[in-house]
Amino acid sequence: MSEPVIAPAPKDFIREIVEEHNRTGRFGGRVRTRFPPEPNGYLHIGHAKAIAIDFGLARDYGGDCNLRFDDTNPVKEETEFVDAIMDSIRWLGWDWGDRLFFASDYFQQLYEWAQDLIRKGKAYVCDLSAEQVREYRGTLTEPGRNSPWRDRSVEENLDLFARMKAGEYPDGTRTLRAKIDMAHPNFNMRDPVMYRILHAEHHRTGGEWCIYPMYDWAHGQSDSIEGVTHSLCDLGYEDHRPLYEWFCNSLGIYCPQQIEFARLNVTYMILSKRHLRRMVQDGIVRGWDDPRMPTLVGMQRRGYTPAAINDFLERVGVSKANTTVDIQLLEHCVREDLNRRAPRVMGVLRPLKVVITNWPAGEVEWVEAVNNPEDEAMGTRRIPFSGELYIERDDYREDVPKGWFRLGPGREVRLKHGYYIRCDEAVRDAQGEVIELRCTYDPESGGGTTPDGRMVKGTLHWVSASHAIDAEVRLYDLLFTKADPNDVADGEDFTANVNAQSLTVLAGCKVEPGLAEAKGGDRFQFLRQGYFCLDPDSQPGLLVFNRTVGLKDTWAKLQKK
RNA sequence: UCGGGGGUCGUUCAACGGCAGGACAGCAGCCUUUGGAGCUGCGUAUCGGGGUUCGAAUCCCUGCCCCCGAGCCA
Repeated sequence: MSEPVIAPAPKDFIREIVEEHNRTGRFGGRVRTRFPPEPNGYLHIGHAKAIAIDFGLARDYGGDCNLRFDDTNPVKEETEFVDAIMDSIRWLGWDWGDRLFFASDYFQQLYEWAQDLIRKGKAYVCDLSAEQVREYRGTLTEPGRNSPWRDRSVEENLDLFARMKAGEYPDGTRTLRAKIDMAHPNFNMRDPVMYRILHAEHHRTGGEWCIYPMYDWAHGQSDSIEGVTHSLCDLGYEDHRPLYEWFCNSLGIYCPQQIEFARLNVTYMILSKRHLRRMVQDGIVRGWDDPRMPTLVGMQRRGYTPAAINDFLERVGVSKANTTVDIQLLEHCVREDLNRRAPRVMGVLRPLKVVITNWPAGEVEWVEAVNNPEDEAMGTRRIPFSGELYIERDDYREDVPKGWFRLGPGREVRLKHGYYIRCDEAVRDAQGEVIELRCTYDPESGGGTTPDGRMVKGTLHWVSASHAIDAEVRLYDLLFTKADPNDVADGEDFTANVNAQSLTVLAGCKVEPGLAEAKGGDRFQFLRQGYFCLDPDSQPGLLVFNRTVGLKDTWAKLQKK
């Protein structure tokens, strides 16, 4: 697979099963998986887990993984989503080669197979309304009743089914159903609907069809056609496995092995396409790629890397237990990755001017600064030091509490990569607000120390006033819900539980001149403040602050509430 | 109530009849030319009750708890 290189995943229960199959020769040692998204939204980190499992398994066992869009419900699906999904999978580092498929490619085959089932007396056209079907289905404890249309002749069924396809009937008036067992304890086996009538434009087949296959009637057969060996899906499909197998076996076609695993849940994170779509539709966020969104495109804009996400997924592991992972694990992975690879730069969010009174007038010294103290290979950069600088407003206090090592009246600090400065005087405006600090520097403190071995405990970041570029910094908090994401209900209550408003724009920030040459999407670590990402879609100088990753204790505080 | 699936530190994943371990979180300390980093240290977790066994998280019986399932969604 393409970079980043992802190490083989540790053994999990799925791999045990695959190895057992390899030992017994069930699939002749072959492994073929598939990732089958419905193109009705953007991918989020929950999908990334399925992707890592599907593609990772194939890679580690010398097989391959197909990308197949499960596009059997035209009213929800769009080409925009198809493209976005492919982009996100590639971004994560996976490659499906030339094995791109669509369930809609199989509509004709599925139709013919349905006719086979009718001829075998295993499917029938049912005239019951949706409501009636529900009534006939029975309940958890009571068996269902047979549809009055269950025993039509093969000829009549074939004829009616052909007319359904021909568009002779309105939506919802008839269905094709599998004839299984209305008393089966598993609802999926109580004569499930195979086709519904839907006069709708499909994003790929247009108006060619007016009957569309249901998930159960399409999925297993699609897997079978593609020669999939292991069809991995989430726990929600456990009850569907008997039907999956019933269809393949009734058709007499090759039957893959369906294996279910637990989907990913993360504390505070909304991982439901239905809810995320609503966030977008209602304008609560700016789009699927809003940095607050838990979508992969959103995380990409936040500055999360594929490597960090894949690392997270690997640490989460795979099991059948229904669990919720602490969001702090994700953020640890992102922080660890970014700390290693993000170049450091300096910038001040709320500038306070510093004038160095003994600095030679008009002189500029270009000092050398390491880009990443943990990785020499990242090199150095030259940054301008001059007689007028900006420091962080928070780095100066009149009342210096115990343990305060930063600037205060008469205090001396080190400027990162620069010199020691001592604060001589604070200039105030009419309101008494400090607007400027007048300081003196020690010319002998260039290397960060002085010949007399004087110790300063504080080190501040800064930028040269005349060289700094203006930046707008946007502070985003990850979209989160205070409620258990699984309890988030539909309706008004939902948005009330979401912190979607947490976008803060800080104008007038000053950053190092070198940032102007950076490309959108580049990640930086601002000293002390955390991680920033140049917004790929905006003008240079616009920075997205990855607040939850930069501020480690955000979630910890939340948890204490 | 019927069917399916789960139950191991706070969280998550291991251990597959042989000393219950890792990661994250947390706590304590150290360190630092800012890194919310790093280093060091800290652990009474096998749902309960029986049974088999020299030995059980693991096998058997039994009870309890949790999740999913009654779309012409996927």
